[in-house]
Amino acid sequence: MQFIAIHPAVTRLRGKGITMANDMEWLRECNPAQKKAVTHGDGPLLVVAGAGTGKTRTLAYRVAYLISRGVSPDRILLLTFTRRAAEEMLKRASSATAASGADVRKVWGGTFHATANRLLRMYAKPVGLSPDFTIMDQGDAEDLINVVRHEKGFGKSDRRFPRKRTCLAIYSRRVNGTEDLPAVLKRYFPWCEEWHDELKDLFKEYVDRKQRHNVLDYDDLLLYWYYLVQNEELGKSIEDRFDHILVDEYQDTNRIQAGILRGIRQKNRNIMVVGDDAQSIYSFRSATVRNMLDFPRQFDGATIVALEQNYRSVQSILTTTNLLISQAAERYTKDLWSNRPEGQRPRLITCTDEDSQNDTVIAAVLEHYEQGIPLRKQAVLFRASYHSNSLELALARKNIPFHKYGGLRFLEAAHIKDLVNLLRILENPQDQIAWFRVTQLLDGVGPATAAAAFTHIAENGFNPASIARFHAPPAARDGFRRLGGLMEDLTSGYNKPSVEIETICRFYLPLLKANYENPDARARDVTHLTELSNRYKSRRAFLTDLALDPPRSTGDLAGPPSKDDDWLVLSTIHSAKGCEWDSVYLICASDGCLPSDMATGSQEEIEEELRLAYVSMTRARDFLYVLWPMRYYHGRSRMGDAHTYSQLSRFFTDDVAATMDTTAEPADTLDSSDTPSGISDTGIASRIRDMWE
DNA sequence: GATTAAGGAATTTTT
DNA sequence: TTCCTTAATC
Repeated sequence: MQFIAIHPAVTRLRGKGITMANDMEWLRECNPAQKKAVTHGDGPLLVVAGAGTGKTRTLAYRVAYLISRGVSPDRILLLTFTRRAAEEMLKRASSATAASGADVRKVWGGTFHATANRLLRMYAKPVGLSPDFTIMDQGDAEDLINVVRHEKGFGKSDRRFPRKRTCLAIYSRRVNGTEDLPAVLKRYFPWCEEWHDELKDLFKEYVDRKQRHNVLDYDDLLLYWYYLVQNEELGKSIEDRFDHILVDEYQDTNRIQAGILRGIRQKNRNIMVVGDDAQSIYSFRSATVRNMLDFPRQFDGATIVALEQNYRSVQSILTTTNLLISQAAERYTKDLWSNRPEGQRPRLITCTDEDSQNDTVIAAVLEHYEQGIPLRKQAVLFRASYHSNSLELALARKNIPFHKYGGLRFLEAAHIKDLVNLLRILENPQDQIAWFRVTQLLDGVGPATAAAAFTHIAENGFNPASIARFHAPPAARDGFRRLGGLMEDLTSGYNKPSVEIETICRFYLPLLKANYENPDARARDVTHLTELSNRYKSRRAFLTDLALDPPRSTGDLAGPPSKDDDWLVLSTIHSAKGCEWDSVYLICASDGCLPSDMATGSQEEIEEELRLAYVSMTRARDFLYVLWPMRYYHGRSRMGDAHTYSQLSRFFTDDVAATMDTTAEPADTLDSSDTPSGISDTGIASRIRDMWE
C-alpha cells in the first residue's frame, strides 16, 4: 500500500525518456500507430482516425500516459462531443492508471459548451457576466426570438416571415461561421434574403435582451469563451491552466471552437486533435472539416498519425462501406482494413412498404436475439427522428422494449419545460422567457397579460414573490394568487432541488391535468424529473446539466421496459456517432429520406448525406441490414391509401449493391406479389429520369 | 382589447 | 405532433 502511495513521485523523478515497463502494460494493447499517438512527446499532434480504429482507446491511453509521466490530472483538458464520451475515456484512463493513485476524475473533461460554462462562471466578472447566469436551450432561445419578433411586429405583412426555428438557425450560422449576414442568407437561406433588414434588427434586439436578462444561449457559451481568450491577459490565464489539451471529433468543430483552441495554445503547443473527415456530419451547426485540414498549418510542425486498422467490423462490412464512401469527391482518409473474419455480407432488403420494413426488422432482431445477441447490442438507425414512428408502434404492439435516442427529447416536452421554467425563475428571476411560459399556464392569461406581469416583476426588483401583488384581469386573478403563494413558499428558505420540485408539483399537477391531454403519461415524466433532481445538491447544477447534458433517451412508449434491463436501441444517425453495435439496421434508405429531401440542394449537402450513410453503416460489428420501403403511406388512412412510391437511395449504386446480399421481401399485396424475388431495383426509373438531367 | 379554440400547414440532424 | 394564422368569444 505504502509503495503505491509514493509511486507517482517516483515515476516523476525518473524523468523523460525512461519507460516504466510495469506501469504501461496496457500500451501493449496498442498497434504501432496508436502507440505513436499515445506516447507522442510535446507539440501539436493530429490523429486521423477512421471509424472503429480505436480512437477512444487512443485518447484514453494518451490521458493515462500523460498522467503516468507526471502531468497533473487537473491540468489536462479533454474536449469531447458528448459528456458520455468523456466519461467513457476517463473510465478507461482511470483503470490504466489505477496503480499510480492519480485521480483521473480531476481531468477537465466534457463538451466545449460544458467547459465554457465552467470557465465563464469563474471568469464571469471580467467578461461582464453575472456568475449566476442561466443557460437557454434551443427551445428557450426560439421562444425569446419569437417574443422579440412579435414585439417588432414582423410577420404582419402578407409575405411570411421566417419561422422562429429558422430565425435562430440563421443567427447561429452567422455567429458560428465566418460569413456575414447577407452571405449567410444568400448561401444557406436564400428564401429569407428579402428579410435581411428585419432579421438584423431582430438579432440586435435578441442579443440585447439576452444580456439584460442574464441568460446565455448555446452559441453564447462559445462566443463568450472565444472573446475571453482574445483578451491577452485572460487568455494567458486560461492557457496556463492546462499543460495538455486533447480534442475528440475534431472534424465536427466550427471556426469559433478552433479559434478558442488557438487562443489558449499560444505559447504552450501541447494539443492533440482526433478526427475523421469521412465522418463529418454537423455542418448544419457550422462545423467544418477545414479545421482538421488546416490544423498542420495553424500549428506548425504538427505530427500527423493515421489510424487505419479497424477493430470493429467484419471485413465484408468494410468492403461495402469503403466502396460507399469512395463516392465522395473530397476525401482524405484511406480505406480501412480489418483482421476480423470475412463475416456475413451486409444485406440490402427491399420492402413493399413501411409495415413490411417493420416486420422484417423485428424478425431479424428477434432472430439475432435468439442466437444470443441481447437487444441492447442491436440498433435501428435512421436519418430523421420521425422515420421510426411506425416502427415504435409496431415494437410497442409486440411488447419489445426499446429506447430512442435523438430527435424530440424529454426536455422538449411542454410539461417538462413548464416545470423547468418554474425552477429557472427561482434561479434567475430576470429570465423573461421563464416568466412568460409560467404565467401563460394560468387560466385567462395570454401574451398581453404575461407581458404586463413581467413588467410588474421588473418594477419590484425581480422579486418572485411580488407576483402575488400583480393586478391581474379578473379572469386570471385566482391563478396569480396561487402562483404568488407558490413563490412565497419557494423563496422563504433554502431547499434541495428535489424538495423544490415537490412543492412545485403541488401547484403544477392540477394545471397539467387541466391543460394537457394524456396527463397520466405526462405526470410520469414529472416523477422522472423529480428522481433526476435527487442527484443534485444545487439548483444551479441541476439546471445547467439539464441544458448542457439533457437526458437523451425516451423509453416511454414501450411501457415499463426495464424488466430485464435489456432494450433495443433506436437512434438517429447523428446520435449514433461514436457508438457501435453487434447488429445494425439502417431503415428508410430511400432517396428523399437518405439523402433527405431537405438536403439535396448542393453537392456539399449531398456529400454530407453520404457521410451520414457511411457513419450509420460503420457502426456495425457483425451484421448490417439496409432496408428501404418501396411505398410510404401518409395521411391518416382516412383518405383510403394515400401513398407515394420511392426509390432506393442513390448512394447504393450497382457497385455498392454488388457487395451486398440483395433481397426483396415477399410482397403481401396482390399488385406486387408477382415480383420475382431477388430483383430489386433495375434502375429503369432512374434511367427515365436521367433523360431530363 | 385580449384570450382561446379551431383549422390548416409543415415537418432534419443537436450542444 | 407542433406551429401559426384566423375567427369566435369573453
